Amino acid sequence: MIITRFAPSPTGNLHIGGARTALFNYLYAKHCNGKFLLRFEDTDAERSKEEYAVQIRESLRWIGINWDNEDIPYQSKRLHIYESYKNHLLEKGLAYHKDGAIFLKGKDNVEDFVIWRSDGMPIFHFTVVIDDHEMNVNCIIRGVDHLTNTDKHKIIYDYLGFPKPEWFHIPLIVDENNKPLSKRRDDASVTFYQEKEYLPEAVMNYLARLGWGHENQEIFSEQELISMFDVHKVSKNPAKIDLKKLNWLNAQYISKAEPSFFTKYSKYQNIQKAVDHATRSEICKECMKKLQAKAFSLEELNGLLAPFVNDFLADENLLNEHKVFILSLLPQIKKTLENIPQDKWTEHEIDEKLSQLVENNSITFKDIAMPLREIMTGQKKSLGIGEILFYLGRKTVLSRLHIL
RNA sequence: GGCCCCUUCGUCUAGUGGUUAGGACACCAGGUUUUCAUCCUGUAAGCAGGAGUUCGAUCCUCCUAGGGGCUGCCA
Repeated sequence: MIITRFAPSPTGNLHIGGARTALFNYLYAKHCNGKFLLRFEDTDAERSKEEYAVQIRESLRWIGINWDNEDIPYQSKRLHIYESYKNHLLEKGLAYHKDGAIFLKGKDNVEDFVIWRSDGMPIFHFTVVIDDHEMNVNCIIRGVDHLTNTDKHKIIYDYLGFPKPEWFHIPLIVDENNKPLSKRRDDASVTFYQEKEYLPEAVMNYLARLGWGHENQEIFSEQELISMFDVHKVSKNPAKIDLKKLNWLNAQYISKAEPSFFTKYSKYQNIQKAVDHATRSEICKECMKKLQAKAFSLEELNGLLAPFVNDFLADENLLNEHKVFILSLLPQIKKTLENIPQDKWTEHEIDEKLSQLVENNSITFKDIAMPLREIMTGQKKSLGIGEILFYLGRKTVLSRLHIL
C-alpha cells in the first residue's frame, strides 16, 4: 500500500507551494488507494508555534485535503524515540560526538554531518527518516529543495537498516522573476485565498494543474483528480503562479454550482435568499444560474442578486444622463407593460412589446434598455432587460416603475 | 567555487523518432447583443543554442547558455 505524507514545520501559515505538495501527496495516495498522513516537524523550538499548526490544518481542510491519521505526530514529543536511534548509531560507531553535537559519518561523497545539535535537539535530516520509517511512509513527494538532502537521508536509511521509500521531487512555485515564491508575498499564503473567498474547489483545481496536466482538460473535480493524477507525470520545471487563471477557474466553478452549494457561505445574505428562492422555484433557480454565470466572485454574485431578492427603490439619480429622455417615455413604458397580463408575462412577450414601443417612437432598443435596467436593479451590469423584467415579475416591475 | 536539478507559445501544460507541435489562461481582431459579462469566429505566439546518433530529431546523447537548488548545530 502506498503511504504518503505531508510534514510541514509549523513556523508560519501554509505556503501555497506547501499546499500543492500536500495536494500531490494526497491525490497520489488516494489514486493508489493508499493513505495520506500529516506530521508536524517542530524540532526548531524557536520558530515553531502551535497556532501555526492549527492554521495549517485549517488551510489544508479548507482546500479539501484530508489526512488519514487522527493523531498527528509532533516531533518535539518523540524525542525519546530519536534518542534511542541516536544511541544505537553511537554504539555502532557510525556517529560520534564533536564540539557538543553529534555527527554522522558520511559516505558516497557526502561529508560527515550533524544529526544532533549541541542544544540537545535532533536535526531534521535525522528525524524525518525515523518518522517516515515509523509511519511506514514509502512514497515521499516533496520540493526539489530537498533533492540534495536525499543523499544524506539515504545514508541514515542505510545505517539504520530501514528499507528506502521512493522519492519524488517536485519543482517549486516561482514568481515573475523565477524566484521561489517569497513567504512575504500575500498570495504565497493559503490564507490569502481563504480571505479572498476563492472557492476551495477552484484552488484545488488550480494547484493540481500547476505542474501537471491531463490531455486537454482544464476543469477537474476532486474525484477526477484522484483517478487521473500520477506523480510520475508531474512536470520537472518550475511553475509560475498565475492568478488570472485562478480567477477564470473560480468563475467557472461559481457558474456551474448548484444553488445548494452556496449555503455554506452564510455571510452573503443575498446569496442565501436566492438559494432559498431557488429551492422552491425553478424560475428563481434559472435566474440565479444566469447571474452566477456573470460573477467572478462570491461578493460579486451577492451584489448581482441584490435587486432580485430585496426590495429596491429606484432613485432618479440613477438615471443621470438618461433622465430627461426616459422620464418622457415612462408613461408609455408603464402602459405597455401594464397591458401585458400576468399570464403572458414572459421574456419573449416583454421583449416583443418593448420592441413595438421602440419602433413606434423611432428610437432604438438600446435607448430604453439601459435606463430600464437601472430603474429595475440600480445596476449597469445585470441580465438582459427582458430577463430582468421577467424574473422580477410583473407586480414588482410595475411597482418599481411607479416609484418615479 | 563544488555537487545536483531544470529548459515546448507571455503563462500553465499536452505530445511524438516522421504531427499543419494540440488545449487552456492572458492578449489582439472580428461577430452576435440591449448594459456588463457570457458566447461564437479568427489572428498572433513555442520545442533555448550548437554538435552528434539516425533515412529522419522537439523527442535519444554530448556540449554551451540561461534559470534554480544544496553546500547550516533551519526545515
